[in-house]
Amino acid sequence: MELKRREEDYLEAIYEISKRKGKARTTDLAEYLGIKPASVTEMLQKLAAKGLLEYHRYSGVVLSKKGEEVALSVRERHDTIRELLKYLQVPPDIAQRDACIMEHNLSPITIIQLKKFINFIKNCPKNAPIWLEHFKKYSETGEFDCREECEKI
Amino acid sequence: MELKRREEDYLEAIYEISKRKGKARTTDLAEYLGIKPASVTEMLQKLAAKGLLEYHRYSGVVLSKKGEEVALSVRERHDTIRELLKYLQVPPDIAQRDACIMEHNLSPITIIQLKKFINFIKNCPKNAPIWLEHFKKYSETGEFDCREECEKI
DNA sequence: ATAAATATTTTGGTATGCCTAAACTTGTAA
DNA sequence: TTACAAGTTTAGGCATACCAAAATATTTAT
Repeated sequence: MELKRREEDYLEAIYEISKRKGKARTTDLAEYLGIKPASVTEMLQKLAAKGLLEYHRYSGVVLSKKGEEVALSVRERHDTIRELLKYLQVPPDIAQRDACIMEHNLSPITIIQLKKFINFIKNCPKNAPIWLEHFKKYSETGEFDCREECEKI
Repeated sequence: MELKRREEDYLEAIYEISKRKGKARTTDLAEYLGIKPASVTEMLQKLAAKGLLEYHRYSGVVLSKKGEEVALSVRERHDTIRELLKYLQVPPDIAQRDACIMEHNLSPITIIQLKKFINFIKNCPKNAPIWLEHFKKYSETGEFDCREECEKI
């Protein structure tokens, strides 16, 4: 079953709220997603019909196994993107927001490449690669700080 | 006036088609966007009402100055993202597709950072930075190819 | 010039995802 | 324990963006 991006948003929100409160209630979700409770109820009923969560009127909701799997995979994509943006010196709050936008429809291949790039940075034998430092400086000042070293490499 | 992502898609499509044919016709757009002509007509009328293009029934459409400005700015964002993905070793066709998805809602700050990163790569004194070569190899083989050099830097 | 083919628009309908207002539950405090 | 406040759901509506089918306009071929 092919999930819509908004459905993924809800599942991710439910996951995050449940992590703290055990279950997610209509009002929590409405606040988290910046919409009205009535709209939340409607979507929860749809997601329940698809077997992605347990819904009983007037109680909160809890993700099903399937729903949780989806939520986790969305969150992983989200974190991947956010981490990339972090390395590209995007301020954390903006990286967070933009990761939300990108997390849904990117090709799995793109996500894999983003991950590889992150791992390349993190696991490089010299573990904070010098070129990343150089990029940070370039991003702030517009100046290349690596003239001599670059000649050598 | 705040434009919707779908409106931006149409303007971009019209721009691309006009570039080749002088103007964009309903059927061209329907094909380009993968939807039916009836839907195109509807949207063209909306965009005309917003002053983004010239619409006369049964002729094609041509972007207004304002419409062209929007199209160019969308295309620039698109190209920026596509270029980044290229450096991250995402295959060209997938980079193209995913740039279409991301081009709309990213924060201007994120776009600026992506551009800086691209310029950092392109304008580095040593103009194909060695670390990018190393990433390419890492992306293909999973192995770091830079052990000794990294020690030195 | 006119009929046939092609292109475009109009009309009426669908799904998504949101809203407000009203109705209904639930929990709590008097 | 009952009444009220807070939370939730239902009902009716709206905007977007699509579709199919029917109506209309344009182009092309004879």
